Amino acid sequence: MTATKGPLVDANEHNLNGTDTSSDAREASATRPMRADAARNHEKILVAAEETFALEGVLVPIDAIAERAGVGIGTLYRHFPTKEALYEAIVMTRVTQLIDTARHFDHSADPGQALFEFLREFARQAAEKRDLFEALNQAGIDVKSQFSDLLGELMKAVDVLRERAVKRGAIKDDVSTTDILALISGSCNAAGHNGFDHDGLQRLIDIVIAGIREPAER
Amino acid sequence: MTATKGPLVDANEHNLNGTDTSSDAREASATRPMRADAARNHEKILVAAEETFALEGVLVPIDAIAERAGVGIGTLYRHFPTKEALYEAIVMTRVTQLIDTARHFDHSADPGQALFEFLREFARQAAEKRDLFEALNQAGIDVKSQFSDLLGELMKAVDVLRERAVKRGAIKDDVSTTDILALISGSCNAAGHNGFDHDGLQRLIDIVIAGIREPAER
Amino acid sequence: MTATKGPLVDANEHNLNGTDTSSDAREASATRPMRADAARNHEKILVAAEETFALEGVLVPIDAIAERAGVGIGTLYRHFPTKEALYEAIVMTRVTQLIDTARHFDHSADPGQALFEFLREFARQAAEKRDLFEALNQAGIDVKSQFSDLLGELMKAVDVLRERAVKRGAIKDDVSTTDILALISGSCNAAGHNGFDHDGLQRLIDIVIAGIREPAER
Amino acid sequence: MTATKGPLVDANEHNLNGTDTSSDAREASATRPMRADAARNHEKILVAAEETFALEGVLVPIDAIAERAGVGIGTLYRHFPTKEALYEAIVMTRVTQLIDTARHFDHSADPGQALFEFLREFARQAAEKRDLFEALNQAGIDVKSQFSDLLGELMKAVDVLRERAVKRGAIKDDVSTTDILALISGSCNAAGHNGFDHDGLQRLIDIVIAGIREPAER
DNA sequence: TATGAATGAGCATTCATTCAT
DNA sequence: TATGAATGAATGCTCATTCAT
Repeated sequence: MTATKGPLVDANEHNLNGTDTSSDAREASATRPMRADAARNHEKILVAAEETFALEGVLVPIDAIAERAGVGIGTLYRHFPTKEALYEAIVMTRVTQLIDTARHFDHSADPGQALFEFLREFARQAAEKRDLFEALNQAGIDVKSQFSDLLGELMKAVDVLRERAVKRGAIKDDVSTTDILALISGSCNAAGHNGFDHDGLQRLIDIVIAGIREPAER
Repeated sequence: MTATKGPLVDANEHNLNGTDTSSDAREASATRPMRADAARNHEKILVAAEETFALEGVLVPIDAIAERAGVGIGTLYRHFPTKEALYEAIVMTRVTQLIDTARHFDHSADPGQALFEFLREFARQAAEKRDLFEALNQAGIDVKSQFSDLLGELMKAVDVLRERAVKRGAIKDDVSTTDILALISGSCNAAGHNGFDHDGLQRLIDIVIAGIREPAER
Repeated sequence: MTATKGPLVDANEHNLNGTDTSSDAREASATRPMRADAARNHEKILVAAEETFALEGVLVPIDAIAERAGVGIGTLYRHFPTKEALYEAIVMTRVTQLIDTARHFDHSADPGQALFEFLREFARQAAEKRDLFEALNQAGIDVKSQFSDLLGELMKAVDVLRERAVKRGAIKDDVSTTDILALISGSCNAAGHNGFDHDGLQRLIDIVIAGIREPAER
Repeated sequence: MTATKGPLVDANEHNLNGTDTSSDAREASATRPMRADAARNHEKILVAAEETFALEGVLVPIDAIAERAGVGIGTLYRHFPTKEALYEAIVMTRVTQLIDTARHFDHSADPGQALFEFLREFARQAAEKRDLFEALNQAGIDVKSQFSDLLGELMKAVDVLRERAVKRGAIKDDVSTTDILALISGSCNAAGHNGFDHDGLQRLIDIVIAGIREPAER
């Protein structure tokens, strides 16, 4: 992974299926490798979409994305058959990263800290792309399909962290993973809307963490 | 509690400026008295808009609101010069109710409980009209203008509750009102998107409350 | 039927349902009578669509029709929810007229002449709007739905004529109504494409008539 | 009968100008000899276009043809500068076959039967490729240019048959070749649109034949 | 030369807002 | 004043054609 390693995603990793994102799987794909310029455009589009969605919301006309990417609309549509598809691609990338992050904390020595660190990292990532997570929560575009699979996976990954933390008595046992994720993403959202900076958001997260902590543990 | 009573909004409360909204204030207004039927339409529109926005989201075509209200589009536009204006009117009504609610707890004996009860009530109201608060958080429609004044007022009212709670040592002193409101509204939002029922939302709120509590106080 | 009696259709008769097209049913309709200007536009659109489709084919952009009608696109869409709907409306009007024509010959004294005259009249009508019938035959737009009902009715009406003609020995008994209609509409089509004038088309029709005549009867 | 044999078209016949299409003419052409693989592609495209047009109609995106042909779009465009050109090429092939067929009947002993058999064969060929002839009749694509020369040639070839039939008193003398072709192609068209099978179409053709026959001759 | 990626004009349709009745 | 018809800019998307690889 050299040349294509861009800000967010690289072209070949587009159809992530949640499994095996290992670095060299790419070459073995049945589809041919994608021409260099096409790959470049693919990424330009992804980057532009990310920025544009984040800046203007999901409702932004797709032309704006094409323009920002410096490609024609046709090109954009060649890479993503639908506005929704483009949107999904971005969100899925984001969620995939989150899953990776969660798994990264799996074997940490201190389960409590592992969970808390993960939540902070979650917020950090979401903050960078804040309005995207906002959009994620909206019905304007139907983000169900394959996406929910990925979301399920995220849930599972986080649940592992949560269970370990519960076992160690680090957090209350009556707080579900869904609750946690709802609070964190809600916080990210709110932070985004209210112009919170990074520290502000982390303050929110800390409150949430304090809220789920096992009182005894303090 | 006056805030939760009544159909949804009543016409009187529409052009609230934070002061007296007694029933006959309308007649005394500097602006023309507004004929009885006009007043009736005004209210019908408000009610319909509320329901429709809540049901269908902000993106719903304005015609749908007119239809639900049983008035022509022209009439709707006579009362609200803009879709945005109508939307603002509704949100402002809602916020006004919230301000009332906050003030209602002002003189409660137990400042800690007062704040917590207020937050729960906040969530309750927001849950009922969840999609509205969701929309509130969006950039799709610009809800700034006059609205921010009202929001400032809400902030002040809540801040009163917070300060009293801090003074009594009920909550941490490093949590700002903005933080609190962000967390609560973020929770409401998240709850709305994830299909949480009333109890689910209250569980979230309880976590937030636990998070802002002064540890010693438990 | 005074003011609205235009070239082709009048506004109120739009949603023909194949039954009772009697002249005064209109006033009794549940829907209100349609404002004068709206009715005028409705007809202008219908006329323009007719001309435009005939001139340019079904593929013509709908804007062209709106422009020719002298109305905004929005207006066109207010009257017909879909390009297809507009197209159907026109064709259905045409077919309805044909059905009327067929029924008109029902009780004619000479069944053979009745059928033949009807076929000539069919061709005459189709020739006036020739390219429409061409379009009618195309798959570009799906003209199935309610339309086929009407087509079935036309079939029935023509079949009455055909059966009477067969009984009198005026035409061969092994020629179906479908065959006849196919030949006539095929002729109209071909005439249209090849720049045949009215007489040219009638020459074609006469050949077809000769072809279905009972040899003995000559 | 050479016209109906072979896959569909063969590359040789493409740039027919009404003369010698013997197999090695290609090499002798004034234009560059065309490399073997290029010739192969040329034919693949023609075959694919024929099938695709017949299957999907003229509106089919040109990419579909390239795909079916197993070549890139660029290649397709190298061989045919325009969608229209490709379409014309196919129709011309078809018409050329028809001309061959007509000439084949030139010296038949019974001129009446010769004409009738030709018409039946015409219908047979058109039925096989029905959507093509349908398309032929449309204004969507302008099939005039060089094409009309070929059509003129067809006219002449059929006129020979007609004149001989007239001389023998087999058909009426007031029926023009244009009339005949219009009726036949109109019938093919109508048959195509109405789901007639081969027999159904032949029934139509027989009616037309009966219509142009000299009454006495029966 | 073959390929298929890039392009962008063009199309059907929606919806906030204005205006004639 | 109430009505709803008229308006047209804006949007997502397609597809013939061009051009870099």
